[in-house]
Formats: sequence, structure tokens, C-alpha cells
Amino acid sequence: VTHAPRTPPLAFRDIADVAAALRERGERFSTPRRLVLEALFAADAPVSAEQIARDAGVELTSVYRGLERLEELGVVTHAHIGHGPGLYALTGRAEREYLVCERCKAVTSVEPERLDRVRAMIREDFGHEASFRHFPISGLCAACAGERERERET
Amino acid sequence: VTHAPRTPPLAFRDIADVAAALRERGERFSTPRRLVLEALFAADAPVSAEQIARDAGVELTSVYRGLERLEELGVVTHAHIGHGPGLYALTGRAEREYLVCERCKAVTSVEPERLDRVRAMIREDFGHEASFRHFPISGLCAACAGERERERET
DNA sequence: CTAGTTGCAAATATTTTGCACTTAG
DNA sequence: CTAAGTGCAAAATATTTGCAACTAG
Repeated sequence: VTHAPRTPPLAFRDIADVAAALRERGERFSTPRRLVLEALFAADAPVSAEQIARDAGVELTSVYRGLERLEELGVVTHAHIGHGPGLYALTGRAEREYLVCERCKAVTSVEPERLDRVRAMIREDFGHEASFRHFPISGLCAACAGERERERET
Repeated sequence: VTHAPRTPPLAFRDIADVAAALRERGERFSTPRRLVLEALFAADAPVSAEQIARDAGVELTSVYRGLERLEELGVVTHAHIGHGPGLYALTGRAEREYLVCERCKAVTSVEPERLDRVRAMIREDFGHEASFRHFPISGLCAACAGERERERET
């Protein structure tokens, strides 16, 4: 089976790149957008819009609108891990996929390659190209699965 | 690898069963709860709390509280399919797992057995006991994956 | 009776929309 | 200049909480 390359050439290495892309589209590189981008570049893990608003000192509404545009541009992506707010990260850095324990809420983040066998199997069985970046693999982590097993034996 | 049986003996075949279980716990089988259960038994697909409230003619708040209890009892489960509200179903009927297309939002529901190979692989690779009942497998359906492929070639 | 439940109102959490004002290009 | 973007207020959506009144057992 042939499939698309994992990492499409990452077009946005720094803020200037993003600025150029925005201008090319007739959009503006405003101060709030720059601040949002700076917050994203500074973050070392996915962050909520609220957190970005605080870090960047930009109105929450504008953060959401800015992130929407940046997402269209392919600069950022967001993920829904658990029940909290969506978490945003630069696309280049978001190249991780997630497993979440429904019970203890533990989040395991793995490199996409480690899920390729699983992905291939799902593709074969269902024709579905699975991704666990936006929504994680849910279930029970090893520890909680073990505990449930013990409870069951009672 | 040994693992727990798929279907734990389903304790709740009808409303009377649930009533008994509630009373056993010192909880009451009130009229609103009966109406909520009737709505659930009448539904042929997972429904939102809002829909249940309408169908049962019970206050939304009480529906949420009732569902919470019923979930603790193991009578109902809910799933988060896509971005909308949680969808509730009787546990016995909820024994399906889901794949959702992020692009066209199409939902495919499959019998859990069809995902057992995938589950086994995830268990081997990560020690994680995956379930796609509460949160679905996300990604692109066959059609949308094909379309994206064609776009990519442009 | 009385503890568990309900309905209503209000709060919370997350995200979106409307609109007059500001600003990048 | 002027269209794009911003901040603020308000709405929308999904869910939870407080509390006085109600009711199942």
C-alpha cells in the first residue's frame, strides 16, 4: 500500500514565515497575531486558547479567531485530550499522537510511527485513515486495566 | 494473552430490573426516572440528554442527574461522537464502537469484535486496553482519504 | 415521616457572533 | 484610505450546582 509521506515539508519554521504566508493571502500580520504566535513558539506543550490569551495578553476572542486562521494556513493544529478545552500547538511540533486513560486521565504521547502498524490495520479493515492526533485513543492504561481486572475477580 | 470476556452478563433486561437495582441501593424509582428509561428503551440509536428530556417530558437537569446515576449502575453509557453533545444509550445496546471522519463527519459503527485485532495490537505495543465506544477512532473515511490524495497531487 | 429527587434558576465552561472602532499595508 | 482585524458585550452550546418544594417508600 502506498501512502502519503508522514511529514509534509514544514513550510513554517519561524514567525517571519508565517507573516509572509499571511500577507500572501491578503491577510494581515497584526500585533495580536504576532503575540499569539510568540506564545505558541514559546510553549513546549499544547496549550489552551485561554492560556495563550493570558500569555500573549490578547483578548480570548481574538485568540480563537487568530488560531482559526492559523489553522487554515496549516500553522497550528488543535487536539481534544480528555474533557477540557481544545489544546493548540504549532503543526511541526504537534506531530505526536495520544492515548488517554478514561479512568486515571493519564495521557501518553507517542511518535506517529509507533502507531503505523495500527493505522495500517485499520486502513485494511475499514478503509479508514486513522489519526490519533486530533482525538486520542481512549481506553484504560496498563495500570488501570490491571486494577479493573483485579476488581473483576472479587 | 487472556482478557476479560467481551459482554459481562447484562443485568438489566427491562425497566423492572433497573427499578429493582435502584431500590436495592436505597435509591428511588421515580416517575421522571421511569420516563427517562422508557425514552432510552424506545430509542434505536444513541440520543442526547436534550432529546431524552424532550421525549420523556422531564427537565433537562433531572435527565442529566438521572443518567449519571444510571451510568453508575451500569445501565447506560454515553459516547462523544464528533463535537456535539454526549449521546446516551442502554449499555446492552451500546455494544458498538465508532469511526468518525473528521472531514465529512460520517460515523461508522462496528461490532467490537471487528476491532479486536486492532485492540490486541495496541495492547501489545502500549499495554493500553483501547476502547472506541466512548471516544471514536478519528481520521478520514475512505472517500475523504481518496479526495485528499487527489488534492495532494495537484 | 424523611431522605432521595425534582424543577427552576443560576452558574460554569468553552466557543462563537455582532458590531463599532482601530490599524496594517 | 480601506478592508482586515481587534476588543468588548452578548449569545450559543453543553453541563453542573444550589435550593426550596415534592414524593417514594
